[in-house]
Amino acid sequence: MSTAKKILIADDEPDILEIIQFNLQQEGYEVVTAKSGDDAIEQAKRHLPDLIILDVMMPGKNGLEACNILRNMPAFKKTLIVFLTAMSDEGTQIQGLETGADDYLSKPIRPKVLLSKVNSLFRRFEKEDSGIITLGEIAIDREKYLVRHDGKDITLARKEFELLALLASRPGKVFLRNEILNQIWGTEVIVGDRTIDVHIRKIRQKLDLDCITTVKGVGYKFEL
Amino acid sequence: MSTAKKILIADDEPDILEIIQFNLQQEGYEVVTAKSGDDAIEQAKRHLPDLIILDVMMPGKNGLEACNILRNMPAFKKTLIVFLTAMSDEGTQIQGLETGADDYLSKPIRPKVLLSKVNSLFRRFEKEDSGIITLGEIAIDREKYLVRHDGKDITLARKEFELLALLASRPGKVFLRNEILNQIWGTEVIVGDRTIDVHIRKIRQKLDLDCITTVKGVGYKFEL
DNA sequence: TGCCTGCTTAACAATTTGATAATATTATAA
DNA sequence: TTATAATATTATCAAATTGTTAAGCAGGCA
Repeated sequence: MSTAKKILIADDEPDILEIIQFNLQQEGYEVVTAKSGDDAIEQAKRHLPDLIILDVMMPGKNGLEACNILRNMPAFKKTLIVFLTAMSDEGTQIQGLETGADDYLSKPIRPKVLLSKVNSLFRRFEKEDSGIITLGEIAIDREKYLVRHDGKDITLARKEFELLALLASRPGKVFLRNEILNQIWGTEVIVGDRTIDVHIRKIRQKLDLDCITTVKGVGYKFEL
Repeated sequence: MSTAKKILIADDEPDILEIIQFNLQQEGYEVVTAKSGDDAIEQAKRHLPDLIILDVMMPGKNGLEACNILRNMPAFKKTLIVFLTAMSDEGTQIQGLETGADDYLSKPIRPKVLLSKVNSLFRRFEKEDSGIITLGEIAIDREKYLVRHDGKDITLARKEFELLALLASRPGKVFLRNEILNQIWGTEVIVGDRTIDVHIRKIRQKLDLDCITTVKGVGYKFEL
């Protein structure tokens, strides 16, 4: 199932590239890298990523320039673009906003911060897309905190609901356990692995439909 | 969620114009811009926006003047108008209120603040829009602060009424506790969590109909 | 002033939820 | 096939959340 979100990272420092790549891959993202602004544009055109992380200072074209160019291409009008910057000065940030960045990450990078930011960016984006997810006989209504199945309204507890909503937000995609933990519990709270299982079980029980598939050694996915 | 809301922004600084425009467009709003007070009036007449954001200091006519002129035109009697101002002095704000502004935004602008303010403005507007809500055997009359249920008139205290009206303004939608606090008490007043419960209880008591459902860990919703 | 009403809070009860431990079961690789 | 790791299931308990009641306080009004 290659419904995984694709992320392009552009930075001229191989070390940073590798750290970010590793962490994002652990989380289940597909990662493409670039070593310069020009390279980033090249890779973006080829892979059409869902999110582009641009270092501001790079040889050749810098991040701001690359962003500008990308934003002027129809294909990247709505792509998430995030800057990676050591400078925390307002000037750069305003420049970034003008060119249409969606957020900032400041160096030095803390993997957990990076992950939670990336996750929340995607979440925010998806949330705004549509309030109700409908899949076959199941409808998940975020606003009403309700799941309808077969005409019946099913009430799930908060964690259960969030978990189901997460899985259903990308049907078919396998969510790694880490990914689930980060999205639902956040990076700060630490809970055991069995906890996820138990919640999954409760969901399966309440919806008597078998819509959550276990991928052993990997995670869970929502499927009709 | 059907048709995109139209927003007119008037500011003489292109940078600010662009930042706001970008962020609002990301949020799904349709955006029109103007570079002066006169331009704003011009664009307003042409596009009939749902919300007008006016910088107070602009060449030609300033924001206050523009607002005054607009408010005297029947088409803009009920349009939301917000001022953008670097000045936080009382004088300007009072002037603004006299000319009929609905709210203020102060520079420098933080995109997130802008967005949440704009969103909440529209929410408030929608809420106040409808005079009488009728749902099944319940009728809620905003003007008379009256609730009719089963032919009987029920008098609720102000807070009780506002709370019920808020919940009923979007039947089924779960209102988070924070949302309720913001809408009814505003962002400045701080009251304890039990306060909401107590009001909810009184409403449930007075209307002996069971129409408010608790969604534990989330909030409350109105349901028949 | 003194009474009434509405709003908020404190205190405690009742309820629900979420996490974990313990155990059973299943899938997978050797 | 068996050993092993991963997941499912179940029961239990602590923590979080809400319900309820009563009391205090402020403002309006006769």
